[in-house]
Amino acid sequence: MATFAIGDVARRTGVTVSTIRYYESIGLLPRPERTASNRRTYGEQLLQRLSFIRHSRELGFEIPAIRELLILADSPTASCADADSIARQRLHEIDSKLERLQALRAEIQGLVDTCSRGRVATCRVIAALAENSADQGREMASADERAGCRTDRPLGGRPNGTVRRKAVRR
Amino acid sequence: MATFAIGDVARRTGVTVSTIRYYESIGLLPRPERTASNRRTYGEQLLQRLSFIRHSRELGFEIPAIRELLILADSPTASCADADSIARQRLHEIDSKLERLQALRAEIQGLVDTCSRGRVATCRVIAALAENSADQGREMASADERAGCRTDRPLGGRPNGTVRRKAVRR
DNA sequence: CTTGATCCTCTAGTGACTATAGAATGTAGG
DNA sequence: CCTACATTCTATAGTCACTAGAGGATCAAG
Repeated sequence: MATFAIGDVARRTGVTVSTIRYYESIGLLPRPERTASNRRTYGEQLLQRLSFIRHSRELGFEIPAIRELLILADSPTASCADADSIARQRLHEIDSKLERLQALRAEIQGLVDTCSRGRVATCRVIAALAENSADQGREMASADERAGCRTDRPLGGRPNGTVRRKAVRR
Repeated sequence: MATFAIGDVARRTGVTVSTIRYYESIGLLPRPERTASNRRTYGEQLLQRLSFIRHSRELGFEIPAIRELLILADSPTASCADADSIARQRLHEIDSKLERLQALRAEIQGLVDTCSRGRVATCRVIAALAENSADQGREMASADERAGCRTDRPLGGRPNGTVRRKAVRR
């Protein structure tokens, strides 16, 4: 039975070292054994748990949901129905997300199609973005929220550019 | 020509008062006129600009992209090609997002379908989440990032629950 | 024995907001 | 006119899920 340093685990799972430590800090991963010099050592079991977490994140599960799943996974006598219902719920979220995205796609495609490449004054891309928001806007901002339609970042996303200016202009 | 208080604007556009002020603070909205008592007053034009921003956010544009679009929109003599290319780029992102989501959907659907509602020990939902991550994991975490495949929250999302404990357990 | 990679902890930063405190101002009813 | 309540103001801190960096210790290879 091999043991791994945190860097090995990172390479093997595709999760960064920082993220592994972060997961440990929020209690999603147990605190691992340490070497005499205080370095973390992981066994096969933790590799699996981390894979579980990573895969779940990839599938769009949020940390609280993963926490639930892990608790279930840790208690093999529990019913599977709970895990199933969590997955089902996620499925609904995905469907609603897909719908929104598809509508969105159609809309942008339409914009691009009709763009005449002329001046902005007549550009449909900008015109279409300016209109048709106020009409259905009224209450929708939080309707999304109510529908549980949360989108999430895909894992390790951070574009890294665009430094923030503190406003001030104009 | 009517003018609106910030609350009216919020109601009319579906953007919260806080968010409007936030947009102003990052320079996405211009600083509006103020009343004698220092309250913001907005005109029709700002309503439009905010609708533009909100609709763009709904379509998944990130703030830097919207900033670009707004600059274009503000200079009607500029070429439309830039706006078009921004929209096109976004289209690619959407397509990749759609693909991922569809794959994801299929995967979760598979899990749910085969769940036998027995004990967790034999539950496929948990088993499937544990496996099949380490194999394709190796480098993929940042591959997503390279593909420019950023997902984003839908507007005003914040689930508000689950208080953070500072780890410590186990 | 040095060099460079890896590891440690801790703190602060990211994007796009949201929430709260504490104060001032506006509006309606009595 | 007074009171009550709503709205607004600024400023600061918190959210999620991480990521980045400082400043130091330890490891493995040459």
